[in-house]
Amino acid sequence: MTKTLSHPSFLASALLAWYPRHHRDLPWRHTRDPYAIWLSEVILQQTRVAQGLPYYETFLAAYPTVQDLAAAPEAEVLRYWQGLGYYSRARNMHRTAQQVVAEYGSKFPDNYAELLKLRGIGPYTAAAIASFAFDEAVAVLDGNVYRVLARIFGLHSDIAAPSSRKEFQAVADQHIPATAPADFNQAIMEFGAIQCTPAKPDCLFCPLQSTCWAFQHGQVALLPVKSKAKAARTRYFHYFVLRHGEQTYLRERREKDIWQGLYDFALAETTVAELPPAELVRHLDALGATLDTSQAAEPTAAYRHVLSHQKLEVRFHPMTLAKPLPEATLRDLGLRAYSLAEIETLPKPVLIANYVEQNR
DNA sequence: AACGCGGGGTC
DNA sequence: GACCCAGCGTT
Repeated sequence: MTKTLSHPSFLASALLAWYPRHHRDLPWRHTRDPYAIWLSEVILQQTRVAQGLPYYETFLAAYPTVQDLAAAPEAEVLRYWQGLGYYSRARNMHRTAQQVVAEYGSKFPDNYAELLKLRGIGPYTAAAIASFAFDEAVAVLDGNVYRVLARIFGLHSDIAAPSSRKEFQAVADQHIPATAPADFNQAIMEFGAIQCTPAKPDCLFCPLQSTCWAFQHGQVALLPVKSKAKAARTRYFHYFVLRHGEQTYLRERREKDIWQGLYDFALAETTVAELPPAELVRHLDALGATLDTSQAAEPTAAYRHVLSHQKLEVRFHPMTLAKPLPEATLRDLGLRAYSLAEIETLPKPVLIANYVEQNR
């Protein structure tokens, strides 16, 4: 036996032995194409494998290369992303694809430092692409890694605090082997996702049981330490679903708010649940809407739509117009009349997509 | 350093 | 309900 100068990390040894026997067979683990790996990593930011997997397949089929993505219209890219949430991920990918084509000759940067410069690629994604596609020995740090390291080494720093990053990154860097950085990164995340789970981790059959600080000290359920997010605020939305003939009016959301780049209806937001009749009249007046008064305009019951940071209580007011909205309204509010077939192709929040689906 | 940004699954 | 998820950009 050759005696090495530095002993392989007990953590790396255990994870690299565990990984081949337990990992899931996922499509992005069969490619070295940095574009495909990039797509998978962006989809999986804050998103579970089960939710992201079908999007990965569909997106890659629609845009097989970075050139295909760069050449696509943004609304179409967002339409493929519809339902995944955090839509800035898709907008940033689109812009970065165009930058890679224009400034990098369509060839993806091949190292951590250069990847980190790209929009939408932060420390986690840069490390993932650099290791998986180019075998660079830079340790990924995501929610799973935080959890595994906190338990194994008994790290009590608040993982929600940005200042904790350096501490955890240093530990990860200390254990990633230069000989198998990609496998180590895959293994530690997969281990966190399957074995060392947030609730009810499988400690009984854990290969690291004897060396795990949290297990040895009976503190598995107490780690990692994570401060609570602040409570979600409640917002009240009143959508005017204005229809004229076979056309319905929608607009692109351009303001700095949720669902940027997606389409919805004319919107009034209130600070209380109900929209008073006088307010309704005022809004319709501002829209220049001439109603077909033979059509009753009863709002729907409230839809509750829960985001991680907002609770939406939404009512739809379907109305039939006697004549089209004035040009000035369309210009000022960005509204446009669309057929049902066109609406289907627009990127929409899940809430809007569900409403359209149920009312056509 | 704090905040804003989706949606779905699990318990 | 509460919690979590293969984070990032802005302020």
